[in-house]
Amino acid sequence: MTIEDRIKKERYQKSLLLKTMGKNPYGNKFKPSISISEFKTKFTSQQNEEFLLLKSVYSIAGRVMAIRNLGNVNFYKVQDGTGQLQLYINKNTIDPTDSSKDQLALIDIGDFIGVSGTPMRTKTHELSLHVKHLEIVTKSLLPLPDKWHGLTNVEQRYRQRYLDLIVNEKSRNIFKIRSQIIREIQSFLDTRGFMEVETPILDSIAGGANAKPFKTHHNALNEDMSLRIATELHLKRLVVGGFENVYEIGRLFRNEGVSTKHNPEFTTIEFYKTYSTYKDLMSFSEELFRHLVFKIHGTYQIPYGNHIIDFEKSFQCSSIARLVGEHIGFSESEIRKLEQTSDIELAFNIAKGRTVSYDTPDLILKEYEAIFDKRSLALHLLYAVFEHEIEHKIVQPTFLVDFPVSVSPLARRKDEDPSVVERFELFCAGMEISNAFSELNDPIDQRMRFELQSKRKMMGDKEAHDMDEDFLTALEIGMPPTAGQGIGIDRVVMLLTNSLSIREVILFPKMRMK
RNA sequence: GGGUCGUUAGCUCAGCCCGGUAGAGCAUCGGACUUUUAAUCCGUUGGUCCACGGUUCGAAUCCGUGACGACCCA
Repeated sequence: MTIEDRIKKERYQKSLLLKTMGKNPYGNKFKPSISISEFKTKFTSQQNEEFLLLKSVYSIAGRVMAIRNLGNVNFYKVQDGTGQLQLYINKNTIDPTDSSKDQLALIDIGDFIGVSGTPMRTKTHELSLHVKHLEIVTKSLLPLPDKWHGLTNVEQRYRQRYLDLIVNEKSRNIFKIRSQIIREIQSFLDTRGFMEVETPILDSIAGGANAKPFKTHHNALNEDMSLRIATELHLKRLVVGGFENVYEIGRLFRNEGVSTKHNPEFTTIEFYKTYSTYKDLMSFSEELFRHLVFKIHGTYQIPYGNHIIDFEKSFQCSSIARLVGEHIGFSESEIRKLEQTSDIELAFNIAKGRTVSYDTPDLILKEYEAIFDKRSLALHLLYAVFEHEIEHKIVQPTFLVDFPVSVSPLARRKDEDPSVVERFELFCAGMEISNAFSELNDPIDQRMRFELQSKRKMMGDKEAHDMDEDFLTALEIGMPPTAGQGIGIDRVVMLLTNSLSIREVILFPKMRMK
């Protein structure tokens, strides 16, 4: 018999004993009159003499986290959803007319108990509840993790998140902040005239991004389906339908690798704003991020890893070509030339050896040369360099602009430079936080872009877009000029909670089946 | 996909280099203790040493394969 089995048995015996006393070890009648944090706030400044005058009785419910027995005097730590409170239980002052004293003997760490009594301070001035009545509300059968070290095994923390949440305040806080962040984003957008909507997660065509979808099947309809990889195309349909400012916060699913920055299901917000451009969204995002950072931290400078990230200054903005030029030590005039370049050979030579694998530049040329112009290709090569060597080094909030049309099938081209789209990505703490563009609303151009994607798909690119005829029909009906932005909520939560792994900010991250 | 590290009691960890009865603290259980703060003190229980295979008289320890995880790289 393992120790776990033994403890379970012993505790089960106690629950049987409770039953013979006429008490339900899983009863549901107890009602606390006050939460622990309310209790603490209420009596934060009172001293013992004042408590004597008050003579008020409060009842509190929570999980027993620690027990210190000193003969007749017992100190308990109980925890509810709002905090921890010390209970002072004296066997001589507890009510002898009910079963409190008998139940006291049956309490284990981990049990939920309900108590009532009066506020007091101990010798060391800790606010406590002087318990008169006590009952076991829910019997716990299994022991909690080590009271001092807590639960540090990362794997177990994720697999048994309930244990992590019970014993690690830091984890509880991350998820409280996560909730707060989502609420703040909602209220930020709501007060600016946006409407929150929900669009399908089960999709016949997974579009709106370049990613491998999860496949599933609807039995009754005998239809293959995918889980969505973006909310983009549905939200734009709603703009066509006349909902001018909409947003959706929801789960996306991408059938790709897992890492400290990627979970197969993750949460984004996408919002769409009519009669706006990506430039408008830059200032809009700055405002949104500043608002969020200040609401959570009360300041604009926040720690992340070894860095302090400053959201107060206006965000930097740089073209892909400029960052690459700076990275390889170009002069200002060379950088300006590079920003305007259509020189594939130049870009190829820069990219060679500076991308994820040595033949990436060759592959880019091979796969895109037939379908895109020289300027797009040159910028595409530079973008590959950015992704590999520069992206992870960007610490302070930075807008990246001047994306080639070849990596942006849903974004509007620049009027004065049609190889480039009106798009930005926001980078911070080495992560892509957000992606936004002026939406492509020209149905002819959009059809062409989809056709290019289809070609790529036929060439074996599993992440290429599918043709979405209904979306094209929507654009033919007409979508007003619109800008749209997506923000990775998990990464924002990482940023604002100084979490270095996405699994720290997802309650139940994907773990391999054991 | 590659590399490094890890997996031993419910939890946190020693032990492994150099093979010879499985260890500590917390938790549990029993006892002492009327203001503790990781309470203290005395006693006690508890193990598929991740799995499988190999070497060996003998494997937690050495070797191999696999599973799961962490970190780094791609």
